Amino acid sequence: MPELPEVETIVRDLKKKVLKRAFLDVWTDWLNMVKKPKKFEDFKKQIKGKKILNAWRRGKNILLDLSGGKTLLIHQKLTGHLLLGGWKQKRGQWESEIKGPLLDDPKNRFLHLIFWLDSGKQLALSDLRKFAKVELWDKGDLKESKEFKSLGPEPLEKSFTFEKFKKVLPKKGKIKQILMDQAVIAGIGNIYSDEILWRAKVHPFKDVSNLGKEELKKIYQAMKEVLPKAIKLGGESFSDFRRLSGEKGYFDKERKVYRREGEKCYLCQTIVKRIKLAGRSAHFCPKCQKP
DNA sequence: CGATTCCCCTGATAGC
DNA sequence: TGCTATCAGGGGAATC
Repeated sequence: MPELPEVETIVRDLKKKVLKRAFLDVWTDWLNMVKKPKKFEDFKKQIKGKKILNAWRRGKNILLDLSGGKTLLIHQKLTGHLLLGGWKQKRGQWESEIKGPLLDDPKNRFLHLIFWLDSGKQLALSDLRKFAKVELWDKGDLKESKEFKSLGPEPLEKSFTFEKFKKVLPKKGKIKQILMDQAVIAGIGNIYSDEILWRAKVHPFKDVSNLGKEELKKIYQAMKEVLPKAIKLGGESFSDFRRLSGEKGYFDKERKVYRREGEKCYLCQTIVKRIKLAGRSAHFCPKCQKP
């Protein structure tokens, strides 16, 4: 499940591998993947020949600035991830041209969108659930777009101080839900909200109006600590996420509660609980994180 | 207007 | 064995 650290990992990989490359062609077997422009033929026409000038991230969005003033937006949603490799089509099946484990991994096999680059490589989007979205924007329009303007601040920016954090928080609401709200802070999802709250020793259901300054400070510090650590480790390793090379990240070393239901808390040995919250799972230690 | 539900998808798993 | 029901989950739209 790509969140800020996973998207940042992919963007850094892209910066190393595809800058200054041009798109020769693009293929899909899932017309709904590209949402803008609506007709895939139009998308293909507009993307052909464009050069990748820059790669950046905003929240959980991957952005590629292209020649001609366009920006390609890719949101991986739950199970999408970009892969760089070489493939060819044989009897309707995609087969790897390169040796290696890239396509041996079942999570890498759901290729629904493939860009041919002038480097001789293919940039492919694998997405089991088909929730990912791809959009081609005029750069200016994107910055003015409703979706972009409604995104909250980037938690890792230096300007995101503790004062700013307190200021953007709503007056009420469950803290986990608030941390995952992209309009409040951009980039945090289910994994990292659980991990942040465990480190801060705050119950995920606790209302923000009942949080003291010390608790808020701990949440802020945990956020500033966990996210960079996860980036350093190349993202999570237990879900569908893979980096550009097809490899997993190593966040498992640091994972404390997410998907650890029924296992022991690393601090107090209490059994980690999972509770549903607005259709999402919240994992927490009932002893360390009191309501 | 804020909060909740639905919907987009399909592999994995449980139940019969 | 094989079928069907349930679930996961980001985010936007529809609905309460």
